[in-house]
Amino acid sequence: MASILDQRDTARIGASEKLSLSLWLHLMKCTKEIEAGVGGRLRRTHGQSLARFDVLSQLHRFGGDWAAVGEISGRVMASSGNITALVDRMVAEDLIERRASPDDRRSHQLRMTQTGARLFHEMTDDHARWVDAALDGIDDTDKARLIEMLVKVRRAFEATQTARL
Amino acid sequence: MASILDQRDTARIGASEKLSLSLWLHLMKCTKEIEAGVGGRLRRTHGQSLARFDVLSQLHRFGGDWAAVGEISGRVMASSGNITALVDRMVAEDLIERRASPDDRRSHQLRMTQTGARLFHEMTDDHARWVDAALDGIDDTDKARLIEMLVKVRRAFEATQTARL
DNA sequence: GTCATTTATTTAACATGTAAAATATTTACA
DNA sequence: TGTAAATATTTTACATGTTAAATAAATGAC
Repeated sequence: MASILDQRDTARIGASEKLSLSLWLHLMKCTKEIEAGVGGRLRRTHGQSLARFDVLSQLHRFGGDWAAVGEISGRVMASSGNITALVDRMVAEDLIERRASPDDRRSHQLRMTQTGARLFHEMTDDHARWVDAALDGIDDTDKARLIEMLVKVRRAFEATQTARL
Repeated sequence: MASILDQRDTARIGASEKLSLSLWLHLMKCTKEIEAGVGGRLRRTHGQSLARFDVLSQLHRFGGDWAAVGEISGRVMASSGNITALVDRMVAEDLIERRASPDDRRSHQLRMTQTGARLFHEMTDDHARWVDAALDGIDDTDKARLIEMLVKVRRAFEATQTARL
């Protein structure tokens, strides 16, 4: 999704739209490049995808307790649509375990296994290092300012989304 | 990939890594949310994915001429790995056409069909409008500043990547 | 208490992403 | 020329993302 539109394709649209489009393209390129870089290393080094790492991260927040599938899928990027398949594969690899919820018979719960926890801790350190290395060259002030603006963008976007409902 | 790590998971790592991690998470969340919003509308309205729109956009830059598969796959996010399958589906829907290159017998070439061009133009307008609407609430100064910083981040990242080779 | 609605998850069907190996052709060079 | 290396793309096999429909149980209104 690197470069959906280029300048000359935007001849018919207004200046505001051009600027927005440009911002969006830069956002995508930047994110996807870093994602590919970090994700690739995660895969090569630990044989896991970012999606799996994300699931483990969320489970980690529950500190060993069982967590409902919905609590995990809601916080993770992987659309809840196929969280089942992802979980299946992770269960097969003994990274997590699944059981029916004792409270709510509609619900299933997940928990990290020891193997999963061990792998997660290894990945966490590398992950943090790689991301930090990827952003080497940006000073802390700029990072903080960028974060601030990204939050603003996200809030603005969410406002336009809910406005339409 | 919404929220790989949260603050408390980062107890062991340094302040620099924390800030970098936070920036990366915000980058991802922001991008993925807008991507899902715009991509969803593109799919619902025109029945096409962002990947397909991207392919059409790149072909559009060749203005009706044939373009080598590699020239397109190199500019598009879709990993060249499966550009073949994507192209197959788009050919089947009569959005693009494919032929063997007359110059280089290893190479194949692509071109938009009339149907593809028509669809592309419809999508382009909507796409620009949606992105602009998504970023409504951010003023132009901030947009420009954000773009500048994203370019900086990308350059910094690319520098660390090539440095390792 | 029963029934329609909501909630939680799975299933199914398919599109797309990723990596590695396979194929074919061109290019460079000994 | 002949041959190794580089290039362009496809094939294969699988992981992941997306949507809609199906299933099951809990909830709330009556």
